[in-house]
Amino acid sequence: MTADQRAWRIVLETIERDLLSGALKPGDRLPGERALAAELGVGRSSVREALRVLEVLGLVRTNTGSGPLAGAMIVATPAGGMSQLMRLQVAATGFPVAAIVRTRLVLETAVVAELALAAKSAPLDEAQQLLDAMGSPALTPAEFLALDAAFHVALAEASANQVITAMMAGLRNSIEGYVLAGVARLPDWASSVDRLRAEHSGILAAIRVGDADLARTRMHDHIAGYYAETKLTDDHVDRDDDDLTAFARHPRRMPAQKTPLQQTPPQKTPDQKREPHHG
Amino acid sequence: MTADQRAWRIVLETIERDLLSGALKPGDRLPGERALAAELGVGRSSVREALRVLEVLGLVRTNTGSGPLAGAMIVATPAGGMSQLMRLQVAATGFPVAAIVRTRLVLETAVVAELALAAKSAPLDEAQQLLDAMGSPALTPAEFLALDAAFHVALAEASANQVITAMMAGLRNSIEGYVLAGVARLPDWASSVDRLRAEHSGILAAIRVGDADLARTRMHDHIAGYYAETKLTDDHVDRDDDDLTAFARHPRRMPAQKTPLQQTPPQKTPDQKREPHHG
DNA sequence: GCATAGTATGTGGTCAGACCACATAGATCA
DNA sequence: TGATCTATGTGGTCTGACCACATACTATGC
Repeated sequence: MTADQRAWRIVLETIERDLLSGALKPGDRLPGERALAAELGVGRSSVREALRVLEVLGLVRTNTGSGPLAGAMIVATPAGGMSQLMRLQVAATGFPVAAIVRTRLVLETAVVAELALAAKSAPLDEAQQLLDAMGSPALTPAEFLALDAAFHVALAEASANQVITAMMAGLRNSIEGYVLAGVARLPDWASSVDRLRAEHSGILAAIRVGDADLARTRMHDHIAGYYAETKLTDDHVDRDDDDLTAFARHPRRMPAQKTPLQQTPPQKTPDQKREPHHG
Repeated sequence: MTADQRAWRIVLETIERDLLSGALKPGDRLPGERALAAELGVGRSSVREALRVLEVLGLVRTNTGSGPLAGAMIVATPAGGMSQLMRLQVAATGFPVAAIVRTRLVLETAVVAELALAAKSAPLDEAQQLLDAMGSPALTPAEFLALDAAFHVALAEASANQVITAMMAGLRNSIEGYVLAGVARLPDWASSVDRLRAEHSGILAAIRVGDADLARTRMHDHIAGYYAETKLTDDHVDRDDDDLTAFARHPRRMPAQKTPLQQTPPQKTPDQKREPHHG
């Protein structure tokens, strides 16, 4: 199970081992790709494949150039990787949108309940600020929804659970496009904004008074309400998920906007490469 | 935001676009790496970096050789990617074990409560079979814990929520080593096995009679009990997570068992490459 | 004619070497 | 002293070349 005989796995597992042992920790910089390749006895391209995985998973940040900022540095930003993973799984219909929404309900109601039980110590400042910012009347739907998403993530952060925070960021991110598309199905955006803001206030209020059940109920209604109102979760949901609010089922989308990948490319016109920046 | 100027991103986003449009779906096969590279105007190595990411994320499965099984095929197996992500984040201390446990509590109590509310229709056969299998007296701790993990995942699967199922598989997988290490701290393994089995039975029974609150409570005690008993979550938990059961804090582990990656490799002995299978 | 062995083809997996763009550090020059 | 200019080293990318593997085709023997 160690090497799996694939070179890039060797690199990945070496780095994981060093992370577990403490020899590598956030803030540290990895050796250069060439040095790493020589050290592990693999090719540089294999090292790069492993680094690419680590980058997407939110474990490494790379910078070009030279100096203290250059190179690959260990970080621990799971939200990005979680978002990427969920977004692609949604795209591949591995994650139906309905399942995403149900999971949001589970996580977010738990978060607000927990915050309510620790009402005095929970740092709600950021959530409050975001709520205030949402009061601006000049916001476009996209801007408002971005603040909305940040508000929900801020609540998770207040609960000081990195796992749930990352999950919520990923969940929200994965269906961002669908949420935005749902705006078009709202009967009246302006009134919806007012309602959403009021619901957010109500959630914060319930947390502040320490009423866990009330916070839980309000968060549930808040999330379920929006998806019901926008009739979201109709696309990509052709599975047997017992439904949240009786989701409708619609046919799929139209084909691609650009020529999709041919499974058997007819010929081999190398096209004009997109401005190759090298010799 | 489209191309990000990095070649492998172009590949990733092209595939994601085709997934969203339906031009690509699970079961389909991607064009060959060389064809894909020519088609997108990037190098083959960039295509490979993108494919590597997709593979780790559980979106493609690659096979060498020729014929209908060869090449890269679209799949949708999020559990693998979730496990990889969480395992590495735990290793990098981005995910403290305590946060993992708290998240398990949230997800699993929600799952059993939901199952209890749909007691008649919930397919508990697999969970029951695993529970029966756990009765075998000849099981090693590792075997027993593997069945235990499968039992919990089976409950999530019964809830028909792919997202939670993947999350739970990832959570459990990420701390597998810690759970196993906890066995050594148990006063009496045999009696613990009996207790765990009894708790599992109790959870299933509560689900079957449709008592959501009871199922929730029993699951909570089951999970929290094991971690309290094994005094797990002591390592890698040096953050400010408000605790679940008053976790102790210990110093870190010892250094690496193998020579860790040097941040500045002193020289450049290319070592003997591990049996390079090429010219 | 038919079964078998041998070969051609195409796949992912890997490596090596070469550039580029970028960013710093040090040397050079006004 | 100050600004500029030149190594030097980084990740990012491309190209071309092999290998191991698995199939599909073809020639060969009966």
